[in-house]
Amino acid sequence: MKAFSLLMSEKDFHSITTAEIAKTAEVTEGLIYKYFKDKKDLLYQVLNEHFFEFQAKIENRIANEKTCVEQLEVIIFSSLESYAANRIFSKILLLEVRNSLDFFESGAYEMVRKYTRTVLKIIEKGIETGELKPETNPHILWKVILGAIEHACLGEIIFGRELDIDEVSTGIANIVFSGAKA
Amino acid sequence: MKAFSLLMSEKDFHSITTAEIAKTAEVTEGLIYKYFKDKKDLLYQVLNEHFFEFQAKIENRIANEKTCVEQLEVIIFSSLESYAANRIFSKILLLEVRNSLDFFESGAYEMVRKYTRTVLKIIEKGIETGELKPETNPHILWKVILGAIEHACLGEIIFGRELDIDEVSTGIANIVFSGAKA
DNA sequence: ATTGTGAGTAAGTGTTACTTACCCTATTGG
DNA sequence: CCAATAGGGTAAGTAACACTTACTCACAAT
Repeated sequence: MKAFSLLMSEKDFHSITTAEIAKTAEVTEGLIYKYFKDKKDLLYQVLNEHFFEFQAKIENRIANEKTCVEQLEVIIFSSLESYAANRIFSKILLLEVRNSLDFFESGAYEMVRKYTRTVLKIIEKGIETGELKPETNPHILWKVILGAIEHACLGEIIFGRELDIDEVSTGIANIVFSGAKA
Repeated sequence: MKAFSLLMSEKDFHSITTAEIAKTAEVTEGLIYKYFKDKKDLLYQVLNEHFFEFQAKIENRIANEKTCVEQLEVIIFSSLESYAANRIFSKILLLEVRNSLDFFESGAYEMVRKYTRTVLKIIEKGIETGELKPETNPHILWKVILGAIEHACLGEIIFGRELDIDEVSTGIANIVFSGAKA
C-alpha cells in the first residue's frame, strides 16, 4: 500500500503496473495477490485508510461547533484542507474510483454514505431550529456544498495548482449561506 | 464512434475491448487505428461530438435571456437537461475522461475551457451591473454552480436514478442566488 | 499505363493483470 | 521432540488485451 501510494503521486492508476508496484515494494508480483483481491482492491484499501482519518478528523471538529452553519463551515474548510494536504487520497476519491461500478459496492463507499448521512442530519436540524430556510432541500444543499468543494480541488489535483483554502472556503460559504445575488 | 457509443451505454470504458468495438461496427480491429490514435482518442472524439451540440444549445438559450441571473439559471437548467438526456455523454465527461492527464490536452477539453470563459464573462457582467454582490469571486461562484450541477447528475448516471430536473435546478438556483441561511 | 491513396484486412507482438504450483520457516499441539 | 499446519514468499507461467505490421484491393488522377 505504501509503494502503491508513492506511485500514485507520480502517475495515474491505470499506468501503474503490478510489476512496478512489486518492484517498489521489493516483493514479487504474486505476493500482492495474497493480500489484495486485485489491483482495484488495493486502490480501494488505500482510499479506505485515508478516508478513515479524514472522517475522524472532521467529526471531531464538528463536535466543537454549535450552530448548523458553523458546522457546515467546518465541513467546507476541513474538506478543502484534507484534500489539499493529501493529494493521493484526493486523486483516488475524486478521479480514479468513480468510473468503476464495483467501487459503489466497496467498504470505502460505505464510509462516504455514512458521512453523507451525518451531514444530512446537520442540515435537517438547521432547518428545524430555523437557522436554515424551511424550504431548503437537504439533499440539494449538500450536493451544492459537496460539488463546490470537490470542484474547487480538481484544478489543484489535476494541474498541481496551489489552492488558497481560506479564500475558497469562505467564498463557498458566503455563496451557499447568503447567496450571490445583491 | 456509433458502435462505441452503443457499448458505452452498457458498460464502462475500460471493460469495452477493441475486439468488441470492431465486431459491433462490423469492421476489423486494425481499421479502428486508421481513424483513431488509440482507444482514448476514440473516447475523446465521441465526447467532442456530444459536447459541441451541448454547447451550441446552451449558447443559443443564453442569448434569449437578459439578466445575468436568468442566464445562469438557463445554464443550470440546460446543463441538467442535457446530462439527463444524454447519459453516455455525461458518463464520459463526468466519470471517464478525468483520470487521464492527456484529456486536458485534448480538443474536447479546449471546449470546456471556452465554455468556462463564456460563463465567467456573464458573472463578471453581473457584478458590474450590480446584479451580483460586488465581493463575489467569479471563479468560486462558477465552481459552486458547476460542482452542484455535476454532483446532482452523478447519482443518476451511476445508479440510473431518475432526476427531477425542475426541482433540482430551482433548488440549486435558490441556494446559489439567495443563500440557504434564513 | 502508371502511380498514389484511402479503405480494409489477417496475423501477428509485447505487455499486463492475474494464477498456479511450489518453497521455506516458524509456531503449535500431541 | 517431532509432525502437522499455516503463513510469508517466490518463479514461471497464462489468457486477454491494446496496438502494429505488412499486405490487398479498388479506383481516381496524372
